[in-house]
Amino acid sequence: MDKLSTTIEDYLSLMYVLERDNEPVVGVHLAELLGVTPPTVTNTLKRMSRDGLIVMDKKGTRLTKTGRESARTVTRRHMLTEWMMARMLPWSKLHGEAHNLEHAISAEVETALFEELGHPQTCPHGNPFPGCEEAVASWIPLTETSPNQKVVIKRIHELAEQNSALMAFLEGKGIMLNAQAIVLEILPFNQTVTLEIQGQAVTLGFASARYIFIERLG
Amino acid sequence: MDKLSTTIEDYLSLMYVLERDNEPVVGVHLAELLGVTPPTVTNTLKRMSRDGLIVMDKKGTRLTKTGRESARTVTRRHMLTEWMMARMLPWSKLHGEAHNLEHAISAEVETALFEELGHPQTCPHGNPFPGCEEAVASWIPLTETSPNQKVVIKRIHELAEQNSALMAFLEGKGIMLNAQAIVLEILPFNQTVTLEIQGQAVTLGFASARYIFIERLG
DNA sequence: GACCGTTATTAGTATATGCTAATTTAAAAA
DNA sequence: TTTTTAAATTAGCATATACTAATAACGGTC
Repeated sequence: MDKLSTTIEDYLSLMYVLERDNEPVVGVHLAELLGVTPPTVTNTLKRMSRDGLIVMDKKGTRLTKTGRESARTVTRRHMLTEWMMARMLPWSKLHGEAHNLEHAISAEVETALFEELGHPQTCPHGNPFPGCEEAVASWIPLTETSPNQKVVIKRIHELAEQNSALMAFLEGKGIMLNAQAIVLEILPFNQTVTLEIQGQAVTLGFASARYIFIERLG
Repeated sequence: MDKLSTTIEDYLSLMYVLERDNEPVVGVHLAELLGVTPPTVTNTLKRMSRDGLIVMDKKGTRLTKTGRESARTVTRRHMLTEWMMARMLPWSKLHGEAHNLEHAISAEVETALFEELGHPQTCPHGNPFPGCEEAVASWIPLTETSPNQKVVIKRIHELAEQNSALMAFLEGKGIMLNAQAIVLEILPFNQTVTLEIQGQAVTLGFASARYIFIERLG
């Protein structure tokens, strides 16, 4: 099979994350996340269907075996590229840069990186490499903790990673992997969670907090 | 100005090398080197002309100031990417991989790499970074040496780099940067140069030898 | 069952990139 | 100068990707 285009690879890796999390694949949703219009999505999904990467029927839109295989490859390359850049760029910028580079990583470079990096199980944001989902299974979203809970930040979900303004904000506040924090209050009616981190109070909307996973401490 | 496509960047960096070496820009020649047909080249050059990257007139086809600026950037990113990969890949494969990755390197990564690598003046094949041409000016092509001359390999020209079969051959024979060799014979009528390198005789055609630059020893 | 809001799809258009076949232009040789 | 060869271009076509505007389908609610 021919090399997939960056467009197709973007669709694949997004659908891979959605499926992994048991989220339905909704066209409008894809359109938003990919920054294109819905008709473009229809169009592209048709081509992907034609090419055997996905199936579209009454049960919804899903990756085929082939499609999932390609999606896992792109995802791996994305994560390896993030690690490759981790030495030289600020954490909040890794995703964006890797997003451009991932499509140009060959099988050979992928293998070399995987070795050089010592077989990582997660990306620099704590998201699991395909096949390593158990490694992150015990971490829970910030929205599901309780006040006074001491926590350690373990993971920023892929869907939040894409939001570079949010990532820069989190980095600025010290909300990065393995940082410790205390949950001060959770206000469901207000859709906010407030943390104390680095001696400072930070309030996050549920929309963001849902994508921040933690481990309980003590 | 919008981000240039990888296609355009490929044309630019090739034209940059040709101009640097005072080679005329000939469409058919571009077509061969880029692996496309001549009509495609005509077509693409027209768009580049429209977009102010090149000028085409009786005096030939040349880069504009803008075009040259972009070309230098692509070239720098290519070379930095080669160095980035140099730790993990065989020397003869650096060019090919970097050729894919170079288009996805941002200004920020470019700067970070340049710092991290300690401001290199040449790529891993000895070709000069844009602006560092003097650093390689004294090296001469293998075709212009004489028998019994002791030499040090200093540079494999960009146009040879693209030939991956040749690069693998050179690497296999030990014809790599800073390797020492002795010129055994030069047969212009036969268009060959024979070297002794690593105790072994290797015969190169002029077509290849022209692109291998050396420094005289002793 | 009719209506509303969301989602999906069609229709029509545009651009970049590439191809083949045919033609034109220009350069070199006779 | 005419002929021959090489290089460039035109014409016509195809595909992937994207857009806007308009329409259809679907999922619930009243």
